Amino acid sequence: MTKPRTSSGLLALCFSSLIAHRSPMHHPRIFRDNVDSLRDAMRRRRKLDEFAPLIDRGVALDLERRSVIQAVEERKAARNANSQEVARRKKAGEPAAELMAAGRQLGEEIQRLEGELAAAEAELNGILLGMPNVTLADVPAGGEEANTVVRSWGMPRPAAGVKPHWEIGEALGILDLQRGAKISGSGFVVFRGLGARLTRALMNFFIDTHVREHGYEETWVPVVVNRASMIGTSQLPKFEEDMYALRDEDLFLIPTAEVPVTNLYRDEILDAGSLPRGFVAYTPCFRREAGAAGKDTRGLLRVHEFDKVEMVRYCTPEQGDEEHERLTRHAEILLERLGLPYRRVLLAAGDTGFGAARCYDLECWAPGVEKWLEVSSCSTFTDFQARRANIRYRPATGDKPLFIHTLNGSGLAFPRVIACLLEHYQQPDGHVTVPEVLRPYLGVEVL
RNA sequence: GGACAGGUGGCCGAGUGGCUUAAGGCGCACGCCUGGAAAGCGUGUGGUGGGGCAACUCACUCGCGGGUUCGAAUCCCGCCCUGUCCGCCA
Repeated sequence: MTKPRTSSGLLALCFSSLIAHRSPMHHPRIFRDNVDSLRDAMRRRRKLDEFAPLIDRGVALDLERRSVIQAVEERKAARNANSQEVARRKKAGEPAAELMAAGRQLGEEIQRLEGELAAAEAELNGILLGMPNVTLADVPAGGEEANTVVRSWGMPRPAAGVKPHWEIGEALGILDLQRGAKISGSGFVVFRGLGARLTRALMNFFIDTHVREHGYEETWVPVVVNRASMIGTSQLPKFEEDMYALRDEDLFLIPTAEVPVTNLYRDEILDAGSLPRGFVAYTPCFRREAGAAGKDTRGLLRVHEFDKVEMVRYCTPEQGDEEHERLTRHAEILLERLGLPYRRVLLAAGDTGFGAARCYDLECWAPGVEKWLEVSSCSTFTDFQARRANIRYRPATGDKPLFIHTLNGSGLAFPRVIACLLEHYQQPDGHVTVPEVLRPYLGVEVL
């Protein structure tokens, strides 16, 4: 049996179980077998300075862990044999006092060694959980400046005479930023009238397209999730300050439907025949945007709560690359149907999200603010999330289970799409033409 | 939130301190039988980690985590989840 080895399969980030439950952890083999490729991966992300000491520490911890495991298991085997003998003697009416004392001694040693083991594994797990995924070979090394536009579609509308979406929206009475701020705070938006109906229209158009034409299973999932789910998709432990959390329980508001949907099959083993498969979900998304104070604060560009339709795909390692392309096309098609000019950007390693191995951003032209707005982010996580969430598949009956690959992409995020629609389809009189595909959903041709 | 009752291997289901290193059944895989199939018979049947790194072997795994004990699926404590009833409620 040949185990598929993608570049991230190498990154044996293997902590799934530490997340919430029982078994100590899987195998930090990365620190045994592929330290060099791990260092190289961090270098490509421009993160080597940060992670080099942790990698060194991980190597030492892995050695320590294994030696303690051997010591513990040796004593456990001895204890098991000892207990068997105690049982035998008692049954035979022979004295067993000294064996019971020996067993007590072994028990104390086991307890001490297990303490050491737990400490080493906790530190090791912490390091592994905090280490980003290894990007794939075709991802350019470097930071944002190395991002690459790989394709584009449509003619960006010239900016001349186009108002920004917040002016259009408020003038049409479909957007109420003032009252959003009043009832919740800045970064919260109220849509009214046709604006509210536009949100509903986008939700239906997006989901209908993915379900009817792209073969996704429609899901409707909780927007409040537990810690294990947040670790599974790698929002935690590293980005806790970006998340909205409930005060009285260890629960979080989701920053994306990726979290509940990807975690659907956490701790399960799937049939190979069920792969690839896709799930789509509409949810609101909640982001504190803690590190983004002051950036893009106007209008709909960056808000704390927004709506999004998300696509999630499961597949085998072999299917990963083609599934990434497929997923990205599913998002692009929506923009083409909406008639919004966009470009696909392959993010450089340093700009690629923590858990992603390759990420395409889809950016839509907004002539009113004269910016390319990120309306979708389509990523493959290779087996990174699957390891954390312990989602596996069995290639064939009798085979050992392997980790699946997970992918996800927005299809699409509403506020920036709405901004682009308002600006791109703006008419001289301030009204906005509704694209054909939305008319059946909206019931009007002009906003 | 309160009171009961439960959580055992892919599924059902025994099992209240040591020949259970989880009985039995179903399912599944392979084999026998058959012209072929069913039935029948036989064999096997998970996951994780450690060592060899192949055969094999050791440890862990009966919701999760602690505790008692030479020894825990079995006893004790805490937590989670499920079911039923009550309360509350969109």
